[in-house]
Amino acid sequence: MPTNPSTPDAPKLSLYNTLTRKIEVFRPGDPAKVKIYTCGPTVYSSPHIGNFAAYVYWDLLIRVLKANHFTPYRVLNLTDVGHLTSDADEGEDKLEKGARKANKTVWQVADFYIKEFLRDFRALKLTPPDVLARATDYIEEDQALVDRLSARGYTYETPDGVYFDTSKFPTYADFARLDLDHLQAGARVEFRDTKRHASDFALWKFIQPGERHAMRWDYLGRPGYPGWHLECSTIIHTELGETIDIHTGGIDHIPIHHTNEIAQSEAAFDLPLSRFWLHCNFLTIDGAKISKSLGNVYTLDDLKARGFSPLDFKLWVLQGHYQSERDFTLENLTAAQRRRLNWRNQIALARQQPQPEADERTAADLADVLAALNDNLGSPAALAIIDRAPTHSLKFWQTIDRWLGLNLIADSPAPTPEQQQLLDARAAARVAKDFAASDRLRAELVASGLAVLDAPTGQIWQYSR
RNA sequence: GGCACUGUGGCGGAGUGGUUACGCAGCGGUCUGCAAAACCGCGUACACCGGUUCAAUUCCGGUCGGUGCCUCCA
Repeated sequence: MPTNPSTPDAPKLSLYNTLTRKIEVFRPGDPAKVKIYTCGPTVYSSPHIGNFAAYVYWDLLIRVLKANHFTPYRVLNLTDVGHLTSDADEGEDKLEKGARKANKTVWQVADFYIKEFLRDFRALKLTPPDVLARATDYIEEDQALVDRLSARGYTYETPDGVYFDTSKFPTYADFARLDLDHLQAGARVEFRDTKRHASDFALWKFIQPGERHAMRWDYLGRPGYPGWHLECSTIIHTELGETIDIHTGGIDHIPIHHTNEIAQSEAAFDLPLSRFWLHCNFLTIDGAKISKSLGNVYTLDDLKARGFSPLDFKLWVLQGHYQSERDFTLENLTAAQRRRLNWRNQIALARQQPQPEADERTAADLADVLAALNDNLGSPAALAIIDRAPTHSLKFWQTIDRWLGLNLIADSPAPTPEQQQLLDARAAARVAKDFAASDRLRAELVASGLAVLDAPTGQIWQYSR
């Protein structure tokens, strides 16, 4: 292992693997190209903070992999086709519905929300994926994968579409530990009454006569569109190959989506789809599930309008563990905002102190932080270690920024020339015991974003917001 | 109904068979022209009922509560 003073040795990275339900030491196929796939958003409406919490956790994963000298290679997909809303919509998918409401084409709707998603993604300083894959760019590959599965005898055709026959894949129930005999018949049974088994799922859907569906491709001599599980398998095989290292997603994906992905991919290629499966838990807001009908949906813009930085939210997310259910409230976000300001003020202090050349304590503190992160991405423990030590060096914070992506250094600049003038004037006024002028200048500084305090050694500046 | 997770101080949130993280908020003190920051100190939490144990918040059993999934969802 290479010795690098800024990334000290620490216990090996261990992760909870849903596949085995155990915490395992992480070993990729190739440390120089750790293949990662993340199920991305369906781009039919504005993403909310619950969606972004997941991407914050996976950003932490990427950063911790790098801290451990791995080189991640990550694919994130954008689902721009093929999600049904409900029975009531009779086959109309979310994009179609959104387009009809906005009086736009489905393609315009998808483009609009992709832009919004990427804007928020950047605002959270999330590491950009190496490949951003739009589902509709992989239709030919989708069809090829269905062909392959059909040739291997895993499919059957109905008037409704091409289905995967889960009874032909004996390990279907293993991943989610499903009890197939007791699966409650879903509300859509009537809609899918041509299915042979309750757990069978559509690989490809045919568009029925009279059905509205602007996105359509010809396949098997009829217009249709891909089933919504198919794209992930297709994109993984096209961009990453047969066995990837880490597949990430929300906990809700275990029983259906990821189960079906595994069935499709492993039936087609006879190789494990992924070595590790990581699942993050859900957010509730004010104690309840995030839902538009409850009116408790926040977007990043909503938080900004209330005076919070997206990075305050990011720190709030990191205060909890990715496998824990979290309850979001504005009060809790305020606590995180406070903590982030306190950290920035540590940087302010460090900027006003001589920085040590060789700093053994920085190295020791960083080793502790990395050890906490390597223990199944233990960000709450890592944060506690950061808080516990007294004032840290700038070098410490630079590394923390690299590991957590909180933009602390950049958001903690030295005073501007104008601010420095005010600081000098106030120091002079105070020496002259002109307290009226001193207090007036202090108020001006606070308005400009700097707080001033008088330590025994002299005047010190901090951030007021 | 099935499956899973969960119940820790004012609010969050770690963790542990005996020494009671951490953040935010609160109170007292030192310091200060006033403040602020910093430092020191305080509040003595682990749903309930049993059991195991010298000792349980931590293990076991039960009770009650909360949440999620089973249908698109991070």
